[in-house]
Amino acid sequence: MNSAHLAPVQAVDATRSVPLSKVLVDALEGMIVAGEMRPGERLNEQQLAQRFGVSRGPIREAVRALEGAGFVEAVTNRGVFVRRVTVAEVRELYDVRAALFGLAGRLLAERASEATISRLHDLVSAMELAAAERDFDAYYPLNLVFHEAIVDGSGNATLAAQYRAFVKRLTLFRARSLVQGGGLAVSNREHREMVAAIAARDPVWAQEAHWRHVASAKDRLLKVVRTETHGEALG
Amino acid sequence: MNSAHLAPVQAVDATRSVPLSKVLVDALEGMIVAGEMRPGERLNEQQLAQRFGVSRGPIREAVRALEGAGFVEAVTNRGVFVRRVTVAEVRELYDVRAALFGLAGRLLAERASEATISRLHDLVSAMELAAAERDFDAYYPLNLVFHEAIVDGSGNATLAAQYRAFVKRLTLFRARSLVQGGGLAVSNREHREMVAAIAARDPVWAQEAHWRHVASAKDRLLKVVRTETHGEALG
DNA sequence: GCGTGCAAAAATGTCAACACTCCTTCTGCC
DNA sequence: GGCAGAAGGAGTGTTGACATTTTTGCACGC
Repeated sequence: MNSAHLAPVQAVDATRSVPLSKVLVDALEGMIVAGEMRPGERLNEQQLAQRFGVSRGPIREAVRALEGAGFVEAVTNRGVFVRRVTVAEVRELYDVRAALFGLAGRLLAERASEATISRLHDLVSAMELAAAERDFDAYYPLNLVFHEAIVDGSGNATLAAQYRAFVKRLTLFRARSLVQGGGLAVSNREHREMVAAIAARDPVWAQEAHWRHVASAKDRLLKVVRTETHGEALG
Repeated sequence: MNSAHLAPVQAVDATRSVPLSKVLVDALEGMIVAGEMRPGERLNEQQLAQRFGVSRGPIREAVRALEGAGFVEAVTNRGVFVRRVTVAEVRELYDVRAALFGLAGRLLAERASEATISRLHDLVSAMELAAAERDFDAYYPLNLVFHEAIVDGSGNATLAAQYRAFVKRLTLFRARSLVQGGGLAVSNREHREMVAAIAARDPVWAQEAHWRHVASAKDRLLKVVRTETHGEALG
């Protein structure tokens, strides 16, 4: 990485009872997701160790965890690099995400409580209001909460964890800013249908609606990317 | 772990160019999947280091990777333990696996080559023959190859990797031996339908057929487990 | 006999140093 | 002037040792 965009030696909290490697996983993941370290950039163990005020051991352990999560790629004797996510991989990630989100919708339709359904209703209404007023700053966090409520409400912790992992991996795609803000009206129509399917206790309809919601987000993103880059791979 | 079922100091291949931590990930994962280390058992770093003839550093790195993959669980200052997979988690894993496999079927129906379809046909025929003769030793590897061909043929490497990870995680469930060998005739009827849906180029049908195949395997396993254990959690 | 508390042993968390590999750069030769 | 090869530096791979925490075993007291 460039030492240019690095704060001047900010030691990580030395609070014991939580190992440094765990703290470092969050710290490094945060740096990557926030774009502080860009795709293709190398993670210099010595620099990172000095920056966080630790030795290389915990850094290496944290990096192994990040490797398994798909955030970085290790090359023997060369170092670890922030993964480059190509357009092809974005398509793959969205497809898997669609399948997972579809499952969440299906499970939710089978076992959602009335309170959950009413909460989802409220969130969609709030989002519609924000969208009508073009208030993106209000819309975005609501959208996030809405999706979190769905995967958490599915009652399948494994699914929720996997879904979150894939969403995070998608943030590695540098063109991610292109998609947000687009198609708010379309999104909300889809949100309405999703909640309707859940409220109707129709698992198949719910799965299909949730699946399509992600698929249409994929289509919107790919369409923008294609017109801007003519299909070439970018990281 | 008990030193009882450990071979007397078997050093890991010292071939460089591939880091010890990578080799150890495979070695440890193999030990866990093979049941050499049982759920709940602790992975003693010093013992493992001595056993493989390496220091604790690479062992710890490998363990971090296994933790992310869901094979072990680390407790601060206490050690890492082979994960216990409860019946509830098995249900979760199967549901996610069903979603992933359904996606594989859908993608395959959209883009499978004629050669792939004909290969799947042949595999199903071979499995039917093996099932008719009650030849489990022949059936099992064919079944494995069949499922591998489907996830690989989907053209989605991310999906294939995730699917394999979930299958491996399911092997942590100690009652796994209960399911195999059961319902061969049912399985083959499902296999036939899956291939038929792919050959018909019907993504929705294929997805549904592939989904149901996993769901029915889940039901068979849970039914056996429930009658044997009356629903209590087991690792 | 049983529970409490202390001490020793074991195991994990972390660090600093060494070994080897890869890349850069400089030098010498054609 | 350009290219091949060697020397140097930078960085990863690995190790052994130290510090702290947890566990275990035992003695003591109730």
